[in-house]
Amino acid sequence: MSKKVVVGMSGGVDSSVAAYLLKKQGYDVIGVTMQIWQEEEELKEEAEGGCCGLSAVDDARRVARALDIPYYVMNFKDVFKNKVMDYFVEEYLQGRTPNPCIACNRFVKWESLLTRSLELGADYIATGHYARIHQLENGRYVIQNSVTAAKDQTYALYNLTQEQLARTLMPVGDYTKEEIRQIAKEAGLPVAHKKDSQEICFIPDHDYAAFIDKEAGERVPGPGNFVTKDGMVLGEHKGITHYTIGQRKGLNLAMGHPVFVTKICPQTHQVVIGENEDTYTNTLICDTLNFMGMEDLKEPRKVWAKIRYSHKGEECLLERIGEDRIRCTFTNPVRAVTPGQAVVFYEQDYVLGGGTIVE
RNA sequence: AGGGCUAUCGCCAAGCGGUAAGGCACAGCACUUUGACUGCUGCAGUCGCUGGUUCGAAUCCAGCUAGCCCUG
Repeated sequence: MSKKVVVGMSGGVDSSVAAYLLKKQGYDVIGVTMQIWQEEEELKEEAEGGCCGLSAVDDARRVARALDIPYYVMNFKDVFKNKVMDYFVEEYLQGRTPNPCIACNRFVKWESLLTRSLELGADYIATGHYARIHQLENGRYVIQNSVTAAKDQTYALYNLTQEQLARTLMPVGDYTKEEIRQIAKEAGLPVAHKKDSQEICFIPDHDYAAFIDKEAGERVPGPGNFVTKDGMVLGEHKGITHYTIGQRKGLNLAMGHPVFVTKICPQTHQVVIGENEDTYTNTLICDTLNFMGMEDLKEPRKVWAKIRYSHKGEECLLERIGEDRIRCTFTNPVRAVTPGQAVVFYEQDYVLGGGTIVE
């Protein structure tokens, strides 16, 4: 009997091709679309605009039909609300800058979908990510760069567990984006030209500050002062949830030259402003660690690290400084180390592990 | 209300008789499975006001107004 795999289908090209490839490889494929934040009605609304646009569910269903595989819509709204949306809001209230995609991957796309899929009798889940899963000689499973570095999505996947990785397939990681589109076209999948998704999915208008206001209401910190590192007041700001480290735009500060946010102080509601040079540092500390390629960090170790999605990466030395705490010392200064963001460690082209930046 | 100085885009600021630089801010677009950064594009029909001189004025002259400084 062939292995059963549940493919998370967004209706886009990548996950559609993933399903197609697995089916071709002989798997018993089931298509699933995760309902995460939209209402049923909204899910039905056009996703591409215009009267004849197709929704994610319609697209995914069409593909499933074309591939002749079973298809279901699963409701993950509760877990998405708890683990992604609430987390997102709480982090901002604390003056940090969260990365919701990482939380979504770990807790929704993997934890929840995998659990539900195993209950259905599946052996694996699969997604359309541009990354590969590889088992090292030491037995550890790692996320490895897609063959196309241009579309690398490993950073957002650093937080997956060994158990999750052992039961995950990422067939799209063996191809480039162009090849995937080509395959979709040749296979006659009805989604070959959809635009890539982007932005925070549950805040379609990009106004994340307004979203936080709506969700947190009274708890949102009010206006405070922009200050220099010496404490000189430069003006008033709209509240710390509107800013992040390294930010330039939206400060409304005409200093004659560009200035940037260098620090956010939740206690005093102050947002510290400085020069571009002031945004660079050599060290950071992270916690909430997840180990992937390495089982643990006993000795200091030199690795490659990324401090944000699409960061080119920088060489750094890892040192354990606590039970769940690592200090990274970079060979060259990195710009805008931001609490709340993830730092991901690499060796060669695979993920060793990572953590959440605390300072 | 004696004298002096200054008034150019939201902020700073070029301009010195020939038909409004630039920086910052701001906006839009691009980039992007997060927030940012970055890049590109746009952004004064007008130079405090009213007159005058001139072929031609933000640039010269007069008056007015406002702000700053000094002296009272």
